[in-house]
Amino acid sequence: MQADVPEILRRHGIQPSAQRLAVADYVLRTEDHPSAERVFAKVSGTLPMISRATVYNTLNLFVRRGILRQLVLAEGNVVFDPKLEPHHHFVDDATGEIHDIPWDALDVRKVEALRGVDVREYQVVLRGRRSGRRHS
Amino acid sequence: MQADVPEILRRHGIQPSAQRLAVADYVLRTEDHPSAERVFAKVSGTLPMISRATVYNTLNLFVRRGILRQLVLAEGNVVFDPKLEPHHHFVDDATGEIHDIPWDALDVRKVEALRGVDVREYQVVLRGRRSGRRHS
DNA sequence: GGGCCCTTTAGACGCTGTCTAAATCTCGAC
DNA sequence: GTCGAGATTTAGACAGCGTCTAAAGGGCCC
Repeated sequence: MQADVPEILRRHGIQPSAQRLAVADYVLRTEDHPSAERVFAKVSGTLPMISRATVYNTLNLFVRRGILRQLVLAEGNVVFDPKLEPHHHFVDDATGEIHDIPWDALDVRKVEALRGVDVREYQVVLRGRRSGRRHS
Repeated sequence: MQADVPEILRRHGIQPSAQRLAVADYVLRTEDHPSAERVFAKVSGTLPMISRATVYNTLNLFVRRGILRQLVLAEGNVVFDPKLEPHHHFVDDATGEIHDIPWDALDVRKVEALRGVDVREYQVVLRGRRSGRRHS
């Protein structure tokens, strides 16, 4: 469960509005990695008059305020991820679907030893096919 | 140094043409990670009549034939990489520039242990700032 | 030269995302 | 409750990147 959505917005200095709540209700709860167009389509279902510009502005605002992350993993596919903790991503070659890989499922070493760079964040991006077995 | 470019194309079943050679000459030799538009701009310098469609078609052809890789690391920025060996990438937050990180500079473990996925390839994507010191 | 197929071209088109100017809403001050 | 300033939303125009299309061009074998 999560703190209620209006409270989350206020805590991040975002004035709640019907439109922002509708966007937040979808995008903060989904397990998917939706594109802006997908968010627009979904939110239009509950708030038919909302405009594309508002959805884009709202998503960008959420990213700036740090309640959403933006991922660019595949061509022409900017996608939003409400899961803020570090984790890795697996991209299904066949469908383009993005699946989360828990941080501890992989072990990345020597990042601190890199010279010449000051790493703010990193993740492993894996590509391939899903097999029958479940994620570890 | 590399085998001569017409030979590389033929070896990959690509009929050489003036346009394809001009694109290959630039994109297979560069150390950068150029976008299609950048390739178009560069090649237009030596072959002014070349059309955008040809550059895009040629780059896509090279990717399909496996002499180039396509990277999507940052928003609105599909980029091509002639370096085929596995390596990681560092994205400079300030400039958006992409720098290669040698495969052995990092150590990623437990990829084989992942359940439910059949990994074809993976890489670490790092983001941050460049610091004074050089890459290791 | 003639014919065939591959390649290239210019421009139209489509999609994603941003911008603009006007309309609407919110909320505190009165 | 009313007012007004500032924030928010809206529709549509616009911009950039990439693809598609139909026609033109080129290479090569007969």
